Amino acid sequence: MPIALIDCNNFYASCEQLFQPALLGRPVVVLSNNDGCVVARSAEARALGIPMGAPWHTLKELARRHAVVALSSNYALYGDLSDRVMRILSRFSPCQEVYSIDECFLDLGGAQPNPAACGRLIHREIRRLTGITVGVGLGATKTLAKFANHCAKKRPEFAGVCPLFEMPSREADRLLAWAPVGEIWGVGRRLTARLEKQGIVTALDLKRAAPSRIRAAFSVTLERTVRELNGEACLGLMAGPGTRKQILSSRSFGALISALAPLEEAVAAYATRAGEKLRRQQLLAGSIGVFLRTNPFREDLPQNQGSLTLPLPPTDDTRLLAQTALRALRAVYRPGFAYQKAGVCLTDLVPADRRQGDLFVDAAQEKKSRSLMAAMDAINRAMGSGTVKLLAEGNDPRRAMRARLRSPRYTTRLDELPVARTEPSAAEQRTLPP
DNA sequence: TCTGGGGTCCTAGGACCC
DNA sequence: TCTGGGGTCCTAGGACCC
Repeated sequence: MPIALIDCNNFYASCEQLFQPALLGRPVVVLSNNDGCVVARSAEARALGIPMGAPWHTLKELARRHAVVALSSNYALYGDLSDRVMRILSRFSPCQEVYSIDECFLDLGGAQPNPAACGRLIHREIRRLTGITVGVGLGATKTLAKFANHCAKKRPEFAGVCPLFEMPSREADRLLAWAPVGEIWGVGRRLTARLEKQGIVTALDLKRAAPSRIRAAFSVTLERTVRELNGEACLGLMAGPGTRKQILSSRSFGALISALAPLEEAVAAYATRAGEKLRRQQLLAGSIGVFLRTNPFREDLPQNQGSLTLPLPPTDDTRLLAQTALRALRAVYRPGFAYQKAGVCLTDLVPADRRQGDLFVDAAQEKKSRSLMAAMDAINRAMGSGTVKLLAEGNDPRRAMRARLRSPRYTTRLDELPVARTEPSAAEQRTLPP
């Protein structure tokens, strides 16, 4: 009863190359918000040694020498292509957990008589229908499926599909002995260092460690990882999106901000965005937190950070969210610091239809609030986000995100559709998605 | 000049209760 | 000299993920 982990290769970079075939075969990187860090690389960019997460400004020289193409991230495009991929994958199993924008787990037990053949079919069909290449890992548990996916991508003999679950255990152990322990899902940088000190260096070492010892020396989380590596399922598949526990909206500013007034505008804007997310998911927030901090990389400047969480009557009204967020901000703000980032975090979320009744809430007011929010959301959906907004948000251009290198939103905006020339090239015809 | 944004889970320790 | 035992809840911080 294997679990499959399907993961798109170089997803953001692949999406860009799909619509700009001229980028195929070239080093391409996609940058985070504000064009700050590298968050995706084409195979060619990876081959140049550009690390994931590297600050873009430290790579400019290298990029110039090798004609690296840098693009701002285009989440409208990636999100839409992700939806297409996930929809196709859902046809292969009734049990799908969409784990992130570019990967999902499928339970291939039961429904699929031959999971390995199914994995190969998935690999072919996703490429045929979307132009995106995926890696497929098949393992007895989620952790093993993740590991199999890693093998599928890194080891050419698998050609993108690694059926770890049906391999003889000696062969599977050989693969585990080849992989450093840090490649295992759930083992990050810190744990790797601590594990290595105890002589646990490869994934196989971790598999063979005694769960009780791992639990005592580390945590139950890592103990579960050990058990999963031995084929004991500890992590279930979570079909459906699950209920959020927090909603966060934050941004680094385009320039450092010291005065309270522009910070207030930023926080009001973040509260607005958080409120929109909240209503889209039909939730109410029971508390709201605000944090702000200076730039930790600027060792020449005095550092400060603060945060405060305030309770709310469960609400999704942007006006109340913003007012409360501003109260919190004023309590934590300290003059004399150059702030670089602020954010708003909604917690104690409850489903909107399961709210505890409140004797002292004015029902008429609440109805008006709901209508107002629904109208704002409808206008902003139809006419562009920010068409109606709170006066408190202001209009400070320093807050605008840097995204100078964004490609068109080819698939989600009528005015940005890719336009076929009279004679589309064969390459373009091949790569255009359905 | 320039270093992302959005999440989850677990643990330790303090406050508080009887 | 000497200061219990058992429990819950909350928060901050650390670790991880993409």
